[in-house]
Amino acid sequence: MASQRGEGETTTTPVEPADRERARAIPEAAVARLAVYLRVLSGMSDQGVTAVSSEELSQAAGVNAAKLRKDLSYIGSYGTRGVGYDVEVLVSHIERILGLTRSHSVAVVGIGNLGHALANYGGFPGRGFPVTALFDVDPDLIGIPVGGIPVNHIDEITEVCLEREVSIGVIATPPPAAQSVCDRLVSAGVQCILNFAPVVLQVPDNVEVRKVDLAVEMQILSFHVARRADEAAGVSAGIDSAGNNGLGVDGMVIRP
Amino acid sequence: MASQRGEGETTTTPVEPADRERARAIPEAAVARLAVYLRVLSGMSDQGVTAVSSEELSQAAGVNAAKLRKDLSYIGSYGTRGVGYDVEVLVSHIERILGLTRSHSVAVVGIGNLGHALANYGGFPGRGFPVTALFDVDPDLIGIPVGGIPVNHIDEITEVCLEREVSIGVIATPPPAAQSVCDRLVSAGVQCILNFAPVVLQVPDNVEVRKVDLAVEMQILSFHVARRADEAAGVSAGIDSAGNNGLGVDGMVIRP
DNA sequence: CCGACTTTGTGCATGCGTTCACAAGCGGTA
DNA sequence: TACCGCTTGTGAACGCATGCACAAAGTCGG
Ligand SMILES: NC(=O)c1ccc[n+]([C@@H]2O[C@H](COP(=O)([O-])OP(=O)(O)OC[C@H]3O[C@@H](n4cnc5c(N)ncnc54)[C@H](O)[C@@H]3O)[C@@H](O)[C@H]2O)c1
Ligand SMILES: NC(=O)c1ccc[n+]([C@@H]2O[C@H](COP(=O)([O-])OP(=O)(O)OC[C@H]3O[C@@H](n4cnc5c(N)ncnc54)[C@H](O)[C@@H]3O)[C@@H](O)[C@H]2O)c1
Repeated sequence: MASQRGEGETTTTPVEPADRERARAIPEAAVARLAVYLRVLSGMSDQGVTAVSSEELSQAAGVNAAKLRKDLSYIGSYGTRGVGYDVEVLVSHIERILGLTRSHSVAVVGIGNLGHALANYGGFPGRGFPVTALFDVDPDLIGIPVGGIPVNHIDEITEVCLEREVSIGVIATPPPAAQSVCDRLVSAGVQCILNFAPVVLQVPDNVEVRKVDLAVEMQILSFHVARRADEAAGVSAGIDSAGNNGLGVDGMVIRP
Repeated sequence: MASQRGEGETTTTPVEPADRERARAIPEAAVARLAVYLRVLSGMSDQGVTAVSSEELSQAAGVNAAKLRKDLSYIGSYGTRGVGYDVEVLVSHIERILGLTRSHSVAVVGIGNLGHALANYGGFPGRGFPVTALFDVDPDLIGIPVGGIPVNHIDEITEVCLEREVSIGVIATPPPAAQSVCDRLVSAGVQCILNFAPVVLQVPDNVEVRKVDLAVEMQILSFHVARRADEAAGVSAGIDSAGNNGLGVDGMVIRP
C-alpha cells in the first residue's frame, strides 16, 4: 500500500460514502494485483492462450483463487461460469480500469547510476509508459542522449514537461535534492511521482507519490532472517547477543 | 506488504498462537515503517539531535503519531512519558529488531543496466548491506570489476555465495532467466531474494521473496490519475472514450 | 430438452491493521 | 512533598482485506 498518502484522506469528503463513488473505490491492494494479473494475462495472450480459469490465473499470479475472483469482481463480471475468462476481454478491461488506454509519458530526473538504467530500460514504452524527458544539473550530461533522449537541464523542467505532457515524474537524484526536484515537478503540473530517493516527500493532496526504497526492502528481508534465526535457536533464553532483554517481550505481557 | 508469500502461512502451526510466538509477530506493515523510522532517526542522530517526541518523529516519517507509537510499542517500551524518546536508544533497538546488528552480504545477479546501478551504488554498505558478489552469464563481463567487485560467472554461484556468506540475493536478469537464477540462489543457501524481474517466483517456504516491480508502480499511479480524471469529469455519463459501459458499475449494483 | 458437471461471483466470518482516546507515568515546579 | 502539565503506551472500536463456502449460471453430453 502507499506510504506517502496518510493525511490526504481525511480532507476528502469526511464521512459520506456516496455509493456512486464507492463503486469506483477499488482497494489499493487489489489495484496492485490487477497490474500483476495484467502482466500475466499479456504473457498468456502472447503465447496464444485465449481462455483461462480463475484457478490457472491465480496460480500464475501467485495468489489465492478466491482473492483473484474478488479482485476481478471489483471491475465487473466478465467471466463465463463453467468456463472461465476470455484473456483478451480481461486484458482490455483491466487496462481500462488502470487508465492504460492512453499512454503516460515519463520524465526521469537525476541521470546518475539509476537514472541511466531507467532511461536505457526498454520495458516501459511497451507497457504504455514512454520515457520522453530526462533532467539533470550536471553540465557534462546536458545534451547527451541517454536511451535516445537528450538530457535537459533541470531549469527547463516546467517548459519541457508541459510541452511533452509528462504525467509521471521519476526522482533519481541524491536525497538532498529530492524535495526540491519534487516541488519543481509539481509546479510543472506533474501529478504522479515515483521516488527512489530515501526521503519522505511533502506534496499537496492532489499529487500521488509512490516510493521505492531498496534499503527498506533489504531491511525487511533482514528482519525475516533474524526472526527465523532465533526461532530456530529457541526463544526461551531471555538474553540475546546484545545483552538486551529479549525483544522487549514485556511490552506484550499483560500486567498482573 | 509482501506479495510472494501467500500459501506459506498455512503450513506453519495451523491454529495455535502460542503467546510466546505472538510476541515476536510484528505486523509486516509495521516492520516496513520501522525501517523508515530508523532512517529518519539516523539522520537526526547525525545532526546531533538526541531526543525526539512521537509527534516530531511521526511528522518526519510521514505517518500518524498514534501509529508510530504503536509500532514502537511492538519492540518494547523505550520512551519516557512526558519527555519522548532518546534517539540513540531507539536506533539501537530498531536495529536489533531488524537484525541489523550483523551485516548481511548481498549478491547481485545480472549485471546489465540495473545491475550496474546497484553495484555502483554506495548507499548499501553504509546501511549494513555490503555487496560482495556479482554474477552474470555474459563472457564479456566476467572478471570485470563493477563498483570494485569483479563479476563472476553464474556457474560459480554456489561456491562464491557460500564462501562469502551471501544472505541476500538480488535478481536483475531478464525475466526468462529469473526463475532459474532464483533456483540457483536457493540451492546456494540464500534465503532472502529481492527480485526486479517482472516474474512471479516460485520458492520453498523457508525463502523470503520481495519484488520491486516498477511497471506495477507506474500502473498504480496511472490508476489514480484516471480515477481523479473522471471524478473531475463527472461520472454521470455512462459511456467512456472506449465505448464501454462506464466502469462496469453494474457489477456493484445489487440486483432487484 | 434435461441433468450432471464446472466455474464464477459474492455474502459472510475472521483476522489484521489503523485510529481514537485516555489512564498511567514522568519531570519540573512551588 | 504535592501538584501540574506533558507524552507515552495501550485497550478498544472501527474499517479494510482475506479466505471460505455455496448458490447462481453457464457448458456439455446424452
Ligand atoms: N543506484 C542505486 O542502485 C540506488 C539504490 C537505492 C537507492 N538509490 C537512490 O536513488 C537516487 C539516485 O541514485 P544514483 O546511484 O543514481 O545516484 P547518482 O549520484 O549516481 O546520480 C544522481 C544524479 O542526480 C543528479 N542531480 C543532483 N542534484 C540534482 C538536481 N537538483 N536536479 C537534477 N539532478 C540532480 C546528479 O548530477 C547525478 O547525475 C539516490 O537518492 C539514491 O539514494 C539508488
Ligand atoms: N533497467 C531498469 O530500469 C529496469 C526497470 C524495471 C525492471 N527492470 C527489470 O530488471 C531486470 C534487469 O533489467 P536490465 O535493464 O538491467 O536488463 P539488461 O538486459 O541490461 O541486463 C540483464 C543482464 O542479465 C544478464 N543475464 C542474462 N541471463 C542471465 C543468467 N541466466 N544469469 C545471470 N545473468 C544473466 C545479461 O547478461 C545482462 O547483463 C529485467 O528483468 C527488467 O525487466 C529493469
